[in-house]
Amino acid sequence: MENKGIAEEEENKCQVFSHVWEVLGKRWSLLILKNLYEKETARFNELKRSLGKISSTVLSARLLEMEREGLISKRIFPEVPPRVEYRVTARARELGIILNELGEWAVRWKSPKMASTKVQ
Amino acid sequence: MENKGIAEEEENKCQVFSHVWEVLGKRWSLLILKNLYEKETARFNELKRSLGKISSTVLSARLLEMEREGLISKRIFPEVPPRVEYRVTARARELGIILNELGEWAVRWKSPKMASTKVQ
DNA sequence: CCGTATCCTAGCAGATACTG
DNA sequence: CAGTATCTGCTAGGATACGG
Repeated sequence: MENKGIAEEEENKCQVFSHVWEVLGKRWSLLILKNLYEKETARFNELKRSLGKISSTVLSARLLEMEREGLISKRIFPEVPPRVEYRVTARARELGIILNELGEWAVRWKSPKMASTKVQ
Repeated sequence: MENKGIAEEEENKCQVFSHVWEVLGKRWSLLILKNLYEKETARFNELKRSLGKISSTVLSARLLEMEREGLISKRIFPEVPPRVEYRVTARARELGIILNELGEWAVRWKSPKMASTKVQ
């Protein structure tokens, strides 16, 4: 492991992070993860049903993106009719802990909703 | 404080969280926060310059959204030419700690980038 | 300097239809 | 069942111009 400058490492952290963020920030991503956290393992249409009104197209896209980010793993059973099982990875489970902290932070402050603008 | 069911509280946490998330997930939001964390206080065009190629329109919108979320506070000095200073609130500083954890999580795993699909 | 008002465009969500 | 292919509408974001 080379000796990187701290600034460079900070820069790197930011880049890598915003990369994942772009996926997580998209519509449905978090809801999909939430479902998988709870269910431990789920199939495509099962997921689709429990998500309400998401389309196959979008669900498929989100799953692929998150798989590429190493958040979801996929297991194909070569049967007829086809069976595919999705689950969260260890990486995603670690993320879940932090997301939970985020959730607690969010309610702890409960959006003040008042303007904080001050005129001097 | 009433006695809420845990499920209800969980539901609430999720709602409040996704609310903030909608703001944070938008383009530029995190970068703006990052700049303010470092600078402690910044003016509009100063911010605009250091962000690269953001437009006034968008910067203005992001700042307003985050102000409404209680993440940013604004101070107007009634001078000519006008001076306005932005800074992060205590709420945002707490958030910063968690975001930092997120950053560390992101590099710790460094997107594997390989397909995790397994055929059984 | 600090923004708002307009207009324009790309990209994404969603609907529908169809395959292995 | 588990997806792709294709099309459409919408809206976030960017460029530009202007006003307090």
